[in-house]
Amino acid sequence: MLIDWYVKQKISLPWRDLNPNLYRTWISEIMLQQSQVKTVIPYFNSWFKKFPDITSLANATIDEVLKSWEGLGYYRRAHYIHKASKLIIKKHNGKIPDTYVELIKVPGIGDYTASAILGIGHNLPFFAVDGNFIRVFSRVFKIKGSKSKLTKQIKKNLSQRAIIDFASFNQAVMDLGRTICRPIPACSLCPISIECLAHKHLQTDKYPQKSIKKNKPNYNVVVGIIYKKDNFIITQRKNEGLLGGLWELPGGKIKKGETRENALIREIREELNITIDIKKKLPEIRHEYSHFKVKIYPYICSYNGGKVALVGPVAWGWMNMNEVKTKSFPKATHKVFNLMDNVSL
DNA sequence: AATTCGGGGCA
DNA sequence: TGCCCAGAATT
Repeated sequence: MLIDWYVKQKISLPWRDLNPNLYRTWISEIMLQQSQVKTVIPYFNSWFKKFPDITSLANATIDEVLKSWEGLGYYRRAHYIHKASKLIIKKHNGKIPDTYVELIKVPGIGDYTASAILGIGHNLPFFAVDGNFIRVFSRVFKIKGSKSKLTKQIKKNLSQRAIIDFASFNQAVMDLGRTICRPIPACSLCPISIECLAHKHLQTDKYPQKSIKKNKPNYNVVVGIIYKKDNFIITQRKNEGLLGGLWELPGGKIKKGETRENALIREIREELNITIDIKKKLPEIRHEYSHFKVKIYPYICSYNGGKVALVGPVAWGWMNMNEVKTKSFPKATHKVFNLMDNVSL
């Protein structure tokens, strides 16, 4: 029933039907971590023009890898994928491991991705329990609990089933979760509604149990577009942490009781050890990250004096708007750049 | 077990 | 606007 439904409705996906190989499976699974299919498709397709195989990926610089990842988010994944490619070349002769024990050691590969590579890529008896699995089977089995508990329970319950084609089963559940067993489900279209306990008891809205979410703090940030002639200053973030390795405009949080202008002058002095003159205020930008929000106040400035000495950023440089496409920037910085089209000093 | 990691699709 | 996405690593 589920497999029949899957075969019938199965849609074409780039990692699904075009020369499937383990490199493609691996890249797709990393990109798809917390990113929707529709979002990933263009990134996946252009990825292989730059990095057609693991060797080309391992030989690339992290800046090139980040450029291909720009806009996809969770940039840690790009760092891991790059590290992993080097590890696979060195330790595994360029061949992606085919055991759970080895896969789980690869940077960026956790229980889900290891299971997906084995269960989908190798058609071995592994359940790739992702968000779709959790939603579908927390309803089918009518079970509650933490994500790790649900994962264990789902694997245990499913292990008693006679499944032949794990590759199809795993993808079938994901398709079902994505198209029918959505947060608000379309049970009338569901091929397995007859065996779904939550549906039977009219309680699909209670499963999976919603987690309590914290509200996001709001930060006020100033950034400077600091010109000297036609070029302005950009800085690079350290590889670890938020937006690791990306470039941005220098600036920082406004302190309590501080004016925006003073905050910007202070931040630029602290970060770059230079002095600036503030020339023009640009419209405020709002941006939302996974765990906080920011209001960004951009200012056109001019370089006044001082020799750059970095505290915080790991690199800096002068650039003009035409060179923006040569480096990777967070979405919020691109929003500021978009304001610049009609601005001249 | 909880937190930290982006950005966007979709109702 | 809120929810959630083919989660992993760290705390």
